Amino acid sequence: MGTPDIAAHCLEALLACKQHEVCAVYTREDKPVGRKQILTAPPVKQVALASGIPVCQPKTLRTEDAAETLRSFAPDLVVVVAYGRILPPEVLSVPRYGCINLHVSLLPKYRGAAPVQWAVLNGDRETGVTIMQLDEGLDTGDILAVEKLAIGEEETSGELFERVTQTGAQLLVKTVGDIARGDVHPVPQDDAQATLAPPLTKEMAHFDFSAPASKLHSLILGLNPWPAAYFDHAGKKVKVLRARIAPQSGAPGTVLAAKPLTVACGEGSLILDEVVPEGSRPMEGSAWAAGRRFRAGDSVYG
RNA sequence: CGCGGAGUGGAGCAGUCCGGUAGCUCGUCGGGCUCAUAACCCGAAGGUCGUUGGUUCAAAUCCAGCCUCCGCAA
Repeated sequence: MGTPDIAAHCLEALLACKQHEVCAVYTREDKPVGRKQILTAPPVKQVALASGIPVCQPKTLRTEDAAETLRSFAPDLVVVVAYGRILPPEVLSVPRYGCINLHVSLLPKYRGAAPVQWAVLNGDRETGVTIMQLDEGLDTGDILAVEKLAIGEEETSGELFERVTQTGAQLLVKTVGDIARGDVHPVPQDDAQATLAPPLTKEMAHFDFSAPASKLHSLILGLNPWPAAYFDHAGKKVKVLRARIAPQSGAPGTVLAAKPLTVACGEGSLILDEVVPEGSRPMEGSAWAAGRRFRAGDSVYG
C-alpha cells in the first residue's frame, strides 16, 4: 500500500528481488494534476499495472467491505509506504505477519507526514530510514530495522528524499526477507523522545531577511522543492531555491553585492544562488540581480 | 474553456500604451592599470525582437491565430 514515487520505488525493489509474491497493490484514487488538471494515476499504480498486479483504490479502508476485499487476497504481510492513511484495526489484523511501514526518519523523531523536510528545516546533520510494525497510532509501532544517513551541508529536501528513497527501498527488501525467515527483533519506541513532523504549508514559505542567515539557509533548503521559500520584491514573490551562508553583515534586506547576489540578514548574510521570480523561470541569483540592476546598498525588497 | 505573467545578442531585463536606425545591467573577447585581483579604466564582437499571417510608406511596437515557459488556484 502506497502512493507517491517512494512507494513506487519500493514496489519495484520488491518485485526485482523476486523473493516475494505481490498479490495486490493498494493506492489512493487518481487525481487531477498540473495546470491542465489531467487525471493522473499515482506512481505506484503505474508500476503495478506495468507488472500486471491487481490495483485497489478504495475511498476508505474503514468499511467491512474493504476488510473483506483485503482478506480475499490472503496476504502474509502488508507493506505500507506513504499511503497517506492510518490503517484501522480490522486491516492491521488481516495479514499473518501484520503490517509494516517504511518511515523516512529515525523514529521516534519526526513522526508524521514530512519527516525529511523537517530534518532539513531544523538543520539536522543526520537522518535515516526506519522499518516498523504498524499499530493504530501515527508512526508509533515497534521498530524492526533502522539505517542512518548523513545530511549534506547544502542538501535540499528534494535531494535528500531521493537518497532516502534508495536506502529505504533496500532496507525494506532486506527486512521483508528477515520477516519471512522469522529473523526480526521488534524494539518499542521511546515515546518520550517523540517529535512530530506535520505537513508543510505555504504559510511557512514566506520570509524576510530579519532572521539569522543560518535559519533562513535551513528554511530555504528544507522547503525546496516544495513549497519553496520566498520573499517579497516590488509586490511580487521571489522564490529562493538555493542559498549559501556568507560572513558579511549589514542592515537586513540590504544587497551587499550583486555578483554573487549577497543579501544581509539578521545575523550574517546569504548568497542567493538560485531564485525564481514570479512569472519567470529558475535563474542564478546574480542573473536576477543583473536584470534588476542591483548595486551594493540597494534593498532587495524593491 | 479556472485566474494571471512571460518569450528582445550568451544570461537577466528595458523599450510595446503614443509604430520611424536595438537600449541597460552582467557575461565573453582584446587592451590598460596594479605586487595582485572576482576590483577599476578603455575598446570590440554578438540580435531574422517565439512563430504564422494581416494592417501600414514603415511593425519588437497595432490586429488575428499558433507554439513554448512560468506564477496562482486545485
